[in-house]
Amino acid sequence: MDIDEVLASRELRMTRPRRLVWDVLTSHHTHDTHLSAAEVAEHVHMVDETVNVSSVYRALSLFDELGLVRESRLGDDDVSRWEPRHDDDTIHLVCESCGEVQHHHGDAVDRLTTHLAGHHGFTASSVEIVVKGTCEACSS
Amino acid sequence: MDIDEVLASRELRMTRPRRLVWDVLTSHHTHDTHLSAAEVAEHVHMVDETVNVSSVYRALSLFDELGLVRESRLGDDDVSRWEPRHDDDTIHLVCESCGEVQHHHGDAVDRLTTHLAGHHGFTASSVEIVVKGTCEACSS
DNA sequence: ATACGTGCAAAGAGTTTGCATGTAT
DNA sequence: ATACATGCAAACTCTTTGCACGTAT
Repeated sequence: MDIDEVLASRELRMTRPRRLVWDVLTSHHTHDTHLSAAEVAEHVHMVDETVNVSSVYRALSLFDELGLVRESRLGDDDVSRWEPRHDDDTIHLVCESCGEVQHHHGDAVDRLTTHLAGHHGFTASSVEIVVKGTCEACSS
Repeated sequence: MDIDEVLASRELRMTRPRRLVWDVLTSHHTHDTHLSAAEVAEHVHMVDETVNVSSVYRALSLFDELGLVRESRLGDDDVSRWEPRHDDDTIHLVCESCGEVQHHHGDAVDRLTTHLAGHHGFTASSVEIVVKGTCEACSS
């Protein structure tokens, strides 16, 4: 189900600001980066300067409610950063030296949620893991 | 080494705002809760109304630099919450039903950092894990 | 005595909102 | 046609900062 269908199924409208915000998030230029709302707006403005920042915020927040994007706080700034949501939740590895953010796919999340459910009666609905440190390239 | 010694060892001064902020964080009333700066200020004001909010922020931020406290973003608000730092980093389990925050001590963090170091050359300096879901009490 | 820390008020950043206008359905 | 969404500007929240005064050492 693509975004048009998701919106249509909820009787929400596909508008130019929403389309442009989605395009930015999923484009190969910005893919695998984690953009702040301001950065998304910047990219959107390359295509259409008339789109207002508040519409960018509203689109991101809508996409979040629809489960289409994931919001994370990485880095030392307290700025939300956004990425299209993938099927498997991943761990963010933030290199404090070069600033790069890697995705780590592993069984850590599954193991943790299983353990919490089994031993502590805690039913996890979301897990957010941010590891800060030094990436391989920066250590050598 | 208590807080007076930590401050003294860095030639920092123990002042009334700093003492009151620390007392709030470590008091048994507020212990195991995760207070926002505003809430810390509220508690401080019960004892001394003249302490300014900016001094609360400055104290929290100083304690953070000194490694005395841990800052986390829990909940849906984007507000920093503070707790005295324990020796072992713990996982935060946030119940979306009752709002309670539990600490989970386990080997998940160690296992993860070991795995990342061994298989991905990523040297972790800090790990932040927030699990949202439903606690045992709220599931039954 | 002298830095260091504070209170105060103002600024700053990021985000949200009220309202009239525009537009996707 | 008619809700829904937008642009705009203003408001809001949380946090930081400049400065003169206070105070722990």
